[in-house]
This record gives sequence, structure tokens and C-alpha cells, in this order.
Amino acid sequence: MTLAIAAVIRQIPRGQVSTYGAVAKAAGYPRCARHVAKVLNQVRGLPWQRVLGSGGRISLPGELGLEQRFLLQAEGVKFRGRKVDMKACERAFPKRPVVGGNRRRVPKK
DNA sequence: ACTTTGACTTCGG
DNA sequence: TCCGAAGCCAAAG
Repeated sequence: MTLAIAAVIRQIPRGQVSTYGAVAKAAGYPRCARHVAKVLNQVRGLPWQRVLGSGGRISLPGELGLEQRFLLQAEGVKFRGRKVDMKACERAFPKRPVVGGNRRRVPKK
């Protein structure tokens, strides 16, 4: 799964971005946004700067965040204040079947 | 087998 | 817009 996620991230082209949640979903693990973050830490050689928080927010704290912003702008990604212009730059991934079998919120009652 | 760890997400105030 | 809380889940230790 770590690999599946890494593979998805590698598919984000220059000038485009995606989000943790979207990447997780595209890899077949819709609720593992958090794991995506972890993968970005461990796996090297990934275009880490192209992965953002929901809504196009930069989630990296401090200086790394600034660098991310810088790199993205260098790739031609447009910013709207602190957020990326997702409408224009978000990468659309082909749909993928969910791996672990679809789990649904139990109506609980 | 159990606990911790994330660059998360959504919602409410 | 900015917190805080709660939900989430596989990987790593």
C-alpha cells in the first residue's frame, strides 16, 4: 500500500497538485490520508511538494512550507492567498477499486 | 498482540 | 480565519 500510494504520487505531473485524501483514494485506500503523509516522509524521490492538504492548503509547518510554496510556484501552480487554485491545478486520477473492501459508516442505529 | 505515529479531514464554535 | 475534538487507518516499533 505504501508503494501504491507512492506510485500515485509519482504520477502527478509538473504544474499540477493533489491532496492527501485524493491520493489515498486514488491508491485504493480512501481513508488513509494520514498514511500518505507518512509515505512522503519515508519514500524519497517523490514530488512531495505537489501534495497538499484539503482545499489546497499547505500543511507543512515553518520553512518547509515556504519552500513547498516556492517550488510549486516555480512549476507554474497558481496560488490564491495561502491556498492553491485547485480548480485549475488539481490532478484528476483515474478511478481505482478500493482495496480492502468498501467499508461504510455504520448507521449505528 | 499492543501502542504509537503521522505533512489528514470534517465539523462546530 | 483560527482552534479543538473526534474520527480515521496502515506502518513501524
